[in-house]
This record gives sequence, structure tokens and C-alpha cells, in this order.
Amino acid sequence: MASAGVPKTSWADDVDESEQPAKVEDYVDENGIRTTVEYAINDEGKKVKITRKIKRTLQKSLVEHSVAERQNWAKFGQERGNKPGPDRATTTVGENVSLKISAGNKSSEPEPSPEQTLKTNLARAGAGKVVCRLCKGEHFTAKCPYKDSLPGLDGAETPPFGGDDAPAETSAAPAATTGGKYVPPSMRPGGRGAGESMSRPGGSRDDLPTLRITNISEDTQENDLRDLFGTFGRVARVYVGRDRETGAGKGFAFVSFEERANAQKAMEKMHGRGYDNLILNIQWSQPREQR
DNA sequence: AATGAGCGC
Repeated sequence: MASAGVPKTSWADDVDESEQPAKVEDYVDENGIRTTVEYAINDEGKKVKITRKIKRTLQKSLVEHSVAERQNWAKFGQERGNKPGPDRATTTVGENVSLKISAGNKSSEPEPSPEQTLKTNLARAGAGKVVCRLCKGEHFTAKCPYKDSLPGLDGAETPPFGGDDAPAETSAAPAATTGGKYVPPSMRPGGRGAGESMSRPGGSRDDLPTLRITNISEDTQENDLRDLFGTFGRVARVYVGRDRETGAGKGFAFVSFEERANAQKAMEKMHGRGYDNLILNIQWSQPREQR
């Protein structure tokens, strides 16, 4: 408008101008001549029409020799007798497809569904708030001081799937299969009873008979100890204390057996024995977590 | 000399 004659000083104006090339034509004719026509504003602020004709030729220096050579092949079949090279009337050059590399499959999922968004928002609303399911205190249920004295959650009271506080409407079939997070097979309603083949009666893994091994070399690995103590019986778990940063061993480890008698025997046999130029020191471990 | 990780509402 009035600013037409004012010299442009702002770089932003330039950007705006270049944002609108207003291309009106862009085609390739049968001879491979690409023509583009666009309107632009030149330096004097005048509207100009720019017509470009570009002859697309394969440059042998940029193309592998054998590929460039094919341009000269005599045509056959329905194209017999036509001149060599691609006929732009019948042949199009594939457009560039940009390949997006991403780790995992998360980024490939489309925009979240309304339900997912709702879920996310609900989760955000309650973020940072921890409520014990047993005593309603501000701690995780697993940390509840009344965990043992209050009626537990492990009975039939709380179904493992779709808890008692879930609205009845969510029991639709899709919700049951896709609605939530992963449910381990042993926890699925139709699946095998929990631990039919895995767990022993009367114990979570926290009360396995566990030995504390000290004075091991810093590069002792879990498998080394598994091999060493496996001769006394089935080893349920091996933990090597490591530096969080460097991953180097801190000189101690825990070895849990399935059977207390085997652990006892291992301790008696191995305590004071040499391993890696060091004398093993073995005691019963104290429970990691007091209750 | 030396006593474990993470899950999660």
C-alpha cells in the first residue's frame, strides 16, 4: 500500500517476499524440457514473470557409466523405433521419498486418540500424588507400614485385571484387550493360575536363602559366581555390587539359592577359599528391606 | 571394608 515506495529495511520483509514465489506452471514436455513459470517481485519492486526452461540431461560424470549407457539402448516392444532415452510423455521420474529414521516404533504412532489424551491428562492431574491402596497414606502400597497387618490385596478381593473401582462401562471387549498396559500371562484372567509352574509354595524371591560374598575381585561377573556356586545346587539369583557410573564391581555380591541347605553347604565349603587371588568371605545376607 | 534395583497408585 503506502509502504510500496518506502525502502525496505527489515529483513523480515525480505523473508515474507520470498515466501510467495507464486509458481503458476511447472511441467515437463515430451522432449524432457522442464518449464516453470513464476511471478516474483524484482529489485525495483515490480512484478515480473520468470520463465525457466531446463533441459534434463543425464550427466555421465554423475552417473555410473553402465547406467548412463542404457540411455542409448535401442528400444523394443511397444517402444520399438522410438528414440533412445526416457520419453517424458510416458515416463515419469520418481519423486524423492524422504526416509525418516527413528528408534523404536513410538514415533510412528499417529496422533493420540481422544481416550488416550484423556488418560494422559488424568495421569497428569494426579502426577506426583501417591496414595496407598491399603491405608490411603502418601506412599506406595508396597511401602505401607501396615502392609502385613491390614487385609492384603493378594486375595480374591482385588481382581488382577480391571480393578473394583473401574467403571462398568470399560468392560467392553476392546478395552479388555487393548485398553491398558501389558499384563503378564500369569496375571491374565483366563490364564494359568499364578505361578503354576514357576513359584514355590511359601515364598517370594525376597526370602530366598541368600549369601553375601565379599572380597571378590572387581571384575567378577554374575556368571562367574553362578558357575562357582552352581555346583552346590540351583542358584536362583546372583547380584554383583557395582559402581553405578563405571560398572566396576565393588567387591561384594549376593548369591541366592533355591534351597537353604545348599546355601549352607556352599558357605561352609567356599568361605575362606581362594578365588582370583583373593580369599572369599561368605556370610548369610541380611534382608535388604526391613519390615 | 564391604548389605542389591526396580516396579508403581
